[in-house]
Amino acid sequence: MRRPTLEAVAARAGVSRATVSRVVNGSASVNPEIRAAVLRAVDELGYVPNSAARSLVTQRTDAVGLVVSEPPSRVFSDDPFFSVVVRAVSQELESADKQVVLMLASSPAGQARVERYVAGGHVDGVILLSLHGSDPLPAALARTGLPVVSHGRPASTDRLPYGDCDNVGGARAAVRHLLERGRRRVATIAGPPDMTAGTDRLAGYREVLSAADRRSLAALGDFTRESGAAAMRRLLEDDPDLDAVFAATDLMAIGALQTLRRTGRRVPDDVAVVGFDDIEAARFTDPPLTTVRQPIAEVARAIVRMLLAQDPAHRQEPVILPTELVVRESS
Amino acid sequence: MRRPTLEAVAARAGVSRATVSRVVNGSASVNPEIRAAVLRAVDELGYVPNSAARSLVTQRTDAVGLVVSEPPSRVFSDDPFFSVVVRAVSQELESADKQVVLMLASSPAGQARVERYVAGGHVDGVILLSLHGSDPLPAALARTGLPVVSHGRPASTDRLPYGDCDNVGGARAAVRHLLERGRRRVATIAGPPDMTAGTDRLAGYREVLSAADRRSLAALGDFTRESGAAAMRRLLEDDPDLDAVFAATDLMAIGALQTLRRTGRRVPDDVAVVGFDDIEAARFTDPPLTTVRQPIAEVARAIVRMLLAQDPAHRQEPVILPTELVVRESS
DNA sequence: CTGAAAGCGCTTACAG
DNA sequence: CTGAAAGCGCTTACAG
Repeated sequence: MRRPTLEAVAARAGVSRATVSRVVNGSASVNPEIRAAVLRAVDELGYVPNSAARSLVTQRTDAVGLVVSEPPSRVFSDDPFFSVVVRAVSQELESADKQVVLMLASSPAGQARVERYVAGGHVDGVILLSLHGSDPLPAALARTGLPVVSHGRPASTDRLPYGDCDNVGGARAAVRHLLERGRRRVATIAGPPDMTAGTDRLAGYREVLSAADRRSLAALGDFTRESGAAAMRRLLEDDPDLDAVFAATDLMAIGALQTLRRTGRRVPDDVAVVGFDDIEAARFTDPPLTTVRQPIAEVARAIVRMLLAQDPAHRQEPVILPTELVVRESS
Repeated sequence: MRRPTLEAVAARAGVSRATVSRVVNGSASVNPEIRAAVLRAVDELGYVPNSAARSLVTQRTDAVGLVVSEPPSRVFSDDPFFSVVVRAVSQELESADKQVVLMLASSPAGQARVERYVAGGHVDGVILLSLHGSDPLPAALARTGLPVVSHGRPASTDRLPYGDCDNVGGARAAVRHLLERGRRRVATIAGPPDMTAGTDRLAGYREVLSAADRRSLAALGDFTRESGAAAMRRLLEDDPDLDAVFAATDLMAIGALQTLRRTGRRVPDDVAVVGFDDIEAARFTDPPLTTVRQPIAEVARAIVRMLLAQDPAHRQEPVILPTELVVRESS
């Protein structure tokens, strides 16, 4: 059951391979009758161009890699972040007639596989997602000479084009809001220290507090709900009188709400809570969550466009999209 | 920044392209000194074989497609099913030195893209996951002549090799258990009617009840927690006196627990609940969930082996793995 | 053990 | 507008 080749189509239609190629690739200059005959032969034979042969001559694959530096259990989890990015990236890429190849690379072995895959010419470009500080991929992929962009500011100083939201600004807005509402002891549940989304939001928090001459109180989480619940417990041990907490993600804020409820605190009466992301679930928590809305999908679409437009001639400036504070009942 | 070719490596090492190819592909019969010289050249140049060129001649890609017939929001959700399958399939495939290409295809457009991708020769075989009754992919992919297997029994009658757990038997065990505990009015929350995991579990439920001369009471869900909560509400409206429910997935059982709690029912005192899957969360519900353990990862590994071993000479028998009832406090 | 040569299935200047 | 021909970067019988 070997698949038919250009040659077979050409023979059937009684034309040369060059002509079949032109028809298949939509070249304008083909006699309408000949085109019709070729299309008929394509149809009858069920011809689909062999991508390997095409790539070999065009030096393109029309595929783009979306590489996520997280393990499956994190990517396929209740965190809607990945779903939103994958969906937005896919739509944008498909409308440009590119195939998306999703790869997870959270271990050195996985990273090596991705590097070989990319170096082997399987894709025309790469989108990096959820980069951690120590990730060797940006440097490794840069060596392939292919265009690479990152969703989220990379921790390393490589000048990798990227898109992100204004993490520092969003965190500032959240903390200012809490201070304006009269909160005096504002803690934070920070994200992983090896990710800029974690460190930038922590920086924004610290900045506003120190400008207001207040002390910081931080516990670390890993962006998951469970880690948020645990961090909240530690914060309450450190300072049982805290009256507000800013969590670096909604999921961690939801975990914090759980802990607060279990320790008998009322929200927002005793402790105000603000999250970050504005995931769908933020509207359905009890009470509904005040949060910093982050345009994840817009950033995704922007970096796809950066990737497709990449012109080695001039360096690409990062795209930073604004966030927006959404005030609900938890603060 | 064009990547180096075999030619360049050969020139640098002072040998023919054939020899470089042999070294790169690990052929035994190469003089150790020459091999060393070639490897040095490969290293110095950072040579990685061009996959398109290699595929063109070998007619292999060493890649396998994992095609999931669900939208991103479902695949990237709190349902651990996909994470478990992706992880198991990846491990098994990687240990056979194959690349996994994950593709979602939940719309006609997506299915068409997958079909073209596979027909274009990008993969050596395909694993189908979460097939729905009307899915055109099995038939379309069969036409490519490539090996195809399914995780889960396909609804259509195509003789597609597949692996699954014993859905009917698992459901039977769950319902028998409820009857043995003295439950008299056993309802069920069934899965989607266009998926065999839904219909087979419903069939097992019905079988046991009618053998015991009891009436069935079913409400449909779509495997998600939300749908389980809603289905439970409908069941209670239909029969406020039911004293047990078998849900076709743990997530739906968890949704049912919510509804039961909200309507003031005690579990298991008033209503016993049994799920299906034994996901991690089943141990942490309140009360811990009795459920039918399903070997999702084992099935995944089995079908990968079926795919890799596929010999067109003889039809492959399905692999059906047993389930196991895990009794906890909800029943 | 090694090399010269054919060929995988396409695209694309180049002629006509 | 169409075709003959070169060539993309590999692998693999076939000689030697």
